[in-house]
Amino acid sequence: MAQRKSPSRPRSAAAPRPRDAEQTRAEILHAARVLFATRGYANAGMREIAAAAGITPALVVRYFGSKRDLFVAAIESDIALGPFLGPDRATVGRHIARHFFSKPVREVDTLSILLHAAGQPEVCDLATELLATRVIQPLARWLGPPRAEARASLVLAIISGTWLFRQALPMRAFAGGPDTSLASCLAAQIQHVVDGLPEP
Amino acid sequence: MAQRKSPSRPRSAAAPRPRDAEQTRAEILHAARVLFATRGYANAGMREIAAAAGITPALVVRYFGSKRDLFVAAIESDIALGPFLGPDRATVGRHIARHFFSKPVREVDTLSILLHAAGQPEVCDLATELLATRVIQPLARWLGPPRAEARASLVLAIISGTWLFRQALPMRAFAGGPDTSLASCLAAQIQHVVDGLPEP
DNA sequence: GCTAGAAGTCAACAGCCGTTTACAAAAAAC
DNA sequence: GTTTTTTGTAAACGGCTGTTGACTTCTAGC
Repeated sequence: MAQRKSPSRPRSAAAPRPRDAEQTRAEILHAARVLFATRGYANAGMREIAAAAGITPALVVRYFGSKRDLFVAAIESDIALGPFLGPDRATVGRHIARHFFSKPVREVDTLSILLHAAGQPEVCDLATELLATRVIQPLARWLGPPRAEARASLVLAIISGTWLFRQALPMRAFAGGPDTSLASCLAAQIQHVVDGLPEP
Repeated sequence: MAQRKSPSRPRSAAAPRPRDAEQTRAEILHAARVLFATRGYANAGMREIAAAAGITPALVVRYFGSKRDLFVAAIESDIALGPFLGPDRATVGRHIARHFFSKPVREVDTLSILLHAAGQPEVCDLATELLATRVIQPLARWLGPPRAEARASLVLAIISGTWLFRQALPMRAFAGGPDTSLASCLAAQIQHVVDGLPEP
């Protein structure tokens, strides 16, 4: 019953983590992305991230320097809006809406990490810059005139508002799947912006 | 030069706050609303709120019990969407958009307080409940069929997404006034939902 | 086998947080 | 004029945070 502690090698139960720096670094990064995306920057503690990666908080700072630098590393992967920016403009609204409402509520993606940085003074400037250059600009280029940037901003606002009530401030009305009335309304709404709004 | 400290009444400089419980309570509440709306629940500290009200953190606790109770008191005032829910459905989109982009970026209103509670585990359930009962439900009733609740939710999502990039994650594209291209796009967008979306 | 260095743990630091307790002063009641 | 109640301050508490330095333990090179 009592755990035997042999003097030479105490690897009786719970094998003592093979020492692989590269994999450990990857596990820290994965844990950080999960927690930053689900709990937000402020509410994801270093101890919690370290525990999720199966190591010690001190090791997290040895690998990444500081919590802010860890956040920078966590958002450095690309935001995948490539699949939506294809040639089929007529159905892109439906595709985005389906993608959005198909995935589980607590999905881990870079967009969630960025939006969850709202109001955190240490990192929200990083998030805004990344959203502007990696989301708004390509989207505006794909949408084209008239008023490309305004329409791209509005698409992002619609998606982010939906994200807000689905992930961060979870409301029952937004919790459903891709076949709900809300999802189809979102699809029509995005499509309307993509098609070009009527002139005022 | 040295401050005289007369034994009977030391009110030489900086008159020692007249003791008015009602006004002090109101000042605490005002400071709390300002800071909850601008910095969010987590980033607005009790010491900061107390300093803004010109008193001591201990007094805040004596008046409101705890930080969470102070938050509850801060969101208890009504959310003013009455002005928009009049009979003129044809221009409501423009009115909401104008109202939204006319006010300064760091406006103090209950909607900002509620949205800034996103991701704060202690208070986000309060915010979601209030948004559901005080915003979505009346809005859905005003919009009417078809798909009233979905359309109301979408209006809130659009407005909140815009708020997100104007207040909490401030992006340059959303910082302008009511005459920008983005504002007119937002107006058209909201109007489109109010008018009723095309069936899928 | 021995040793240098990498990989990881441990305990502590300083700083902030919300909250509490003990106490001072002003106003009100008697 | 004295006592009691209200209004406010001062200082500390325990707990949490990101971060640090000293210390082990494993592994690779000779």
